Amino acid sequence: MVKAHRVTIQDVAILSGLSICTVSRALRNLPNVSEKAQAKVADAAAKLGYKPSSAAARLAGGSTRSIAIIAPTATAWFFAQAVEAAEEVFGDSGFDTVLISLHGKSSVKRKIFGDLPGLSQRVDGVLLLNVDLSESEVALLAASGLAVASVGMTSVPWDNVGIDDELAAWRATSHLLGLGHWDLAVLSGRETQENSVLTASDRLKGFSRALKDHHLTVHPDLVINSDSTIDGGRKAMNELIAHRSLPTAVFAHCDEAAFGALMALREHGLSAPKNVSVIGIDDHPMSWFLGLSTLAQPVADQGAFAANLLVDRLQNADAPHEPSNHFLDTKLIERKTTRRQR
Amino acid sequence: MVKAHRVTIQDVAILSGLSICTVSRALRNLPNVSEKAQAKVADAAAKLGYKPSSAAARLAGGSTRSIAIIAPTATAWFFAQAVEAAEEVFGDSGFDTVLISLHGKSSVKRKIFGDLPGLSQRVDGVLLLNVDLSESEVALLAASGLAVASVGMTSVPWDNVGIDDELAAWRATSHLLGLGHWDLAVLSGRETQENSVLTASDRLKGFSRALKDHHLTVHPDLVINSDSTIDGGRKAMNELIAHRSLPTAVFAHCDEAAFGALMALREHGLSAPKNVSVIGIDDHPMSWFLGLSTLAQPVADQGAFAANLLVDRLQNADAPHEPSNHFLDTKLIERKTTRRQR
DNA sequence: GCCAAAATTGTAAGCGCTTACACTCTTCTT
DNA sequence: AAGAAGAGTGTAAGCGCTTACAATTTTGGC
Repeated sequence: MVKAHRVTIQDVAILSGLSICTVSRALRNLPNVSEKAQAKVADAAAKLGYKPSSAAARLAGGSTRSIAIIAPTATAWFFAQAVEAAEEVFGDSGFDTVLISLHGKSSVKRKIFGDLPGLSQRVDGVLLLNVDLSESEVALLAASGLAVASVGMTSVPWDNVGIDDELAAWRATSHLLGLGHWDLAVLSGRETQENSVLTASDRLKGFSRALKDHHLTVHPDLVINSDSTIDGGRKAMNELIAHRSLPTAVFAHCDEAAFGALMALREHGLSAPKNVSVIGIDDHPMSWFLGLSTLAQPVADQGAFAANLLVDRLQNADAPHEPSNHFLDTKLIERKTTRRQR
Repeated sequence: MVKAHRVTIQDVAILSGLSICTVSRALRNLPNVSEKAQAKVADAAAKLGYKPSSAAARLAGGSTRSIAIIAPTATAWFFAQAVEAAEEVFGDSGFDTVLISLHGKSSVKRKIFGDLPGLSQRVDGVLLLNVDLSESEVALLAASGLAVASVGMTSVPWDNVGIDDELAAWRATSHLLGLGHWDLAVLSGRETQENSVLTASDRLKGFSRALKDHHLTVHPDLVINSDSTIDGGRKAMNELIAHRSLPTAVFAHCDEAAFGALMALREHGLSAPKNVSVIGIDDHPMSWFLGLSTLAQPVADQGAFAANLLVDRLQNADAPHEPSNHFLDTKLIERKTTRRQR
């Protein structure tokens, strides 16, 4: 059996009758290559089925053609969606996706930020999903030479896409208010939770603003901290039920917490919207199933959008660039857990 | 500002007073290195904070220190779990995880198998999650030189871990039978679905065998094809309801299909277990919420186990190795959607 | 103690690519 | 029509590592 000789840039050079250097430039669409040469190279490369070696390219100072996605976890619905969408964009653009889950452990984050040069040696760019970064970490990343983009982060010196969390919360709350409810509780995100601090506090802000707009004030007893999980929502709702008379409506900071709330109600022989109206944010696929009213956010779109931004950035690395922040739209989906308060 | 010179193996060699070659061997724990040298190298490397360049290592014929995970999709609950668990194992062993989602598109698979050398240039190994492979694809992969392991596949010439699908289905069905049901329907997995053909057909086999064990026969009208999604289960259940009188119990090939079945029932003013007993397989987190009886399978464990097998294989590449197939245990979880038939 | 065999270490040649720089042609200027 | 400027191409020096193979040191048998 003949040893399968890898097709190298050299083979392409010989077949096309040009030098390795010219081939290299032609392949990367660099300037100063005549159209004739370009065509010959493209031809030869196609004929040989040439694929550049990313390792060699990287070693010589080129790109790795891979991008890291860093997420607090890969299992949560939101992240799984965003990761998949981003991965598709990267794949279509010829980038490999390196998945890095923080697994809720700060140790992983420390390891990454403790060796940013190591990371930048393996990938060209980083897509951050809702990662809570300290100021110094932001600075380190920005200075690392890596292209960066993110989803759901704010005040970062790179491209970001997300939803307007405050607005979303405001809308969800206003929906409740518009239905005639004035005794509202909120299942607010925990700051320590995997979702970024900002998301949680922005949503709480939106809730408060909506109340204020209706000349209502936020009663501290009706602000319950809740993890962004079913069980978190359940505990929070149980707490609410145990400690005082039920409000007429509850705004959960995310659908999964809302599910938990629904469950807690059921365990107490109560239900939505009969006893309490419940609304969440996300439009988790289960929400449809459960008839949960919610503010839908386009999750896959956020991942894909941010991924595209990052790819653009990588492909036009020399072009000047101002970090931009994009808000995608949220949409009220009225289902069966909210109704008019008589 | 001083140009940050990358710490190379050369620096370590100089500091330790040894040759580059010895350092390289010491770093990789190869034989023929004296303990003294080993210690000196370790010392110097630590002192300099040396991190090998994976690109250079790869180029020179070493390993890439990364592993690809190939999954039909990254969003489904099962895959997200398995991916996360495997990623953690890889990360702890110093491997990067390259995520490749097929997005349900055969084009991606074709691209990968059309350029296996390209893949093996970027990763040392591949972890396959429930990927439906043709015989020739299996052969290609096996011959690629890549280390391979998989989850949920059978008859493959590499390590595999999964559950005994037939047994799981048998158990779920037997539970229904044991409750006194004898008029059973099954929401069977589609062969075209993202889950591997084998999983679907094994589960159907388990269902049939359980019936046979009770001297019952499978009525074709009561075998409904269903996608492994909520909506798939819903459609299948609707079909069942539309076409004939309800059986007393339904075995859904996975929890998500069972959710859909529950939903369809509700839409017809019916419910489980009042009108029909329903059981699934998986123990999706929502199952607890919905009180769905199910056969729990350890998803994260499967991913982690297979990942460990793969890492072992990579770390003892020279050791002889027989492909092994591991079945993890499933467990009946009786909740509220199944009850004794009077 | 002496010599071969075994253990350890060093030398040097790449791996496939990028890039600074040198070189050869074309085009314009004036 | 001569020279400058520029476009296109080629030469060669690495990038940081692995790995034959050669050189050296150690070990052990007699």
